[in-house]
Amino acid sequence: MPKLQESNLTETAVPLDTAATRFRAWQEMGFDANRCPVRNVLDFIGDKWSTLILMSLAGGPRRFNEIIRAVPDISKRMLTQTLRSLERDGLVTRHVFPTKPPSVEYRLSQLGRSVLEPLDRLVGWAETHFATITRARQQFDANVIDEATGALTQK
Amino acid sequence: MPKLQESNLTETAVPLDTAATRFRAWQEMGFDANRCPVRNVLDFIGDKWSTLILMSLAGGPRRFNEIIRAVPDISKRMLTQTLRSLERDGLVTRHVFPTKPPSVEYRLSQLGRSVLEPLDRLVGWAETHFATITRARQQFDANVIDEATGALTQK
DNA sequence: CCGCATCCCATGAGATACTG
DNA sequence: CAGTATCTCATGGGATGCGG
Repeated sequence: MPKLQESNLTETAVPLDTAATRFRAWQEMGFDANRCPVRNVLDFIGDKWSTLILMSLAGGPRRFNEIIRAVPDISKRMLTQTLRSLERDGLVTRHVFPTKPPSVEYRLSQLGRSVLEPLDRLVGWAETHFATITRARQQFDANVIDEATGALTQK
Repeated sequence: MPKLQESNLTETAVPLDTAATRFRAWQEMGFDANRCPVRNVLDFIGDKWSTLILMSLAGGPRRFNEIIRAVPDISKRMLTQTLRSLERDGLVTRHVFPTKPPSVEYRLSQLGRSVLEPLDRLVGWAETHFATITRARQQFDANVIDEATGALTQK
């Protein structure tokens, strides 16, 4: 296999190339899972709630039950858990006010605010291509069914 | 609660604000899960392998076993599954060559290439703040332990 | 009001063995 | 080579009830 050319890029494929370069860099580092940012840092996007919570906190500090009401269907258990993990990563800070009954406020840290920019781009991409992807899925599923029934009728 | 001001932004808080605005827009739509792009489209970031596969395909078309070798620890089962789901979403296309034995090539679609830009930004963020987050985690865990032992010794 | 503990189920994902 | 099939186990996450 010929070596990939790292320079000589005249196309508009820059993000494509930086992604590819990044990937190869990890490969050459032996892909140590402990050092792979994708695996170690991007977990919170994966889980069901973190992104929504971060976005709701983008509007300003929120109290526990405010977030409960803002984020649909989240349970207290999962909200607690997710907030803890965001706090652990330093994206969210927790402030307890000794009122009666006590109230707790969550807000984005500097780091948490900094992730909103790339995150929002991705969410923007998702919104932009939402319809396209939905159609792609429907078409794919229809084909799968067609092939299956086609195989059946051929029997 | 006073209405948030959507204009009148002199700070550098633009992404923060667009995220907040987007979030409120979803809220006002009743947060129909079927219409929430975060929940419906961003799943593939969540799963363990999609991001890595997309990044490896950023370097050009790859065959099944090439990806197996490129992505560490992925099993054939999970690679098949993940590729199917990426294909279903229209991010990846599959090309079968009737050689002997048959070979199959995967490549990014136009849509797949388009997601690489926002995705790469996020990955870049992850790389940039990897060390910070790692430290935040260690400190958080240390505090948790301190508090626990502190509580114990106080008894 | 905020959060923890427990129980329980659905899904994710590895290991292994088998096919066109 | 490029998958499928099956088994199995770990994790995610909902429901509920208690406690400060």
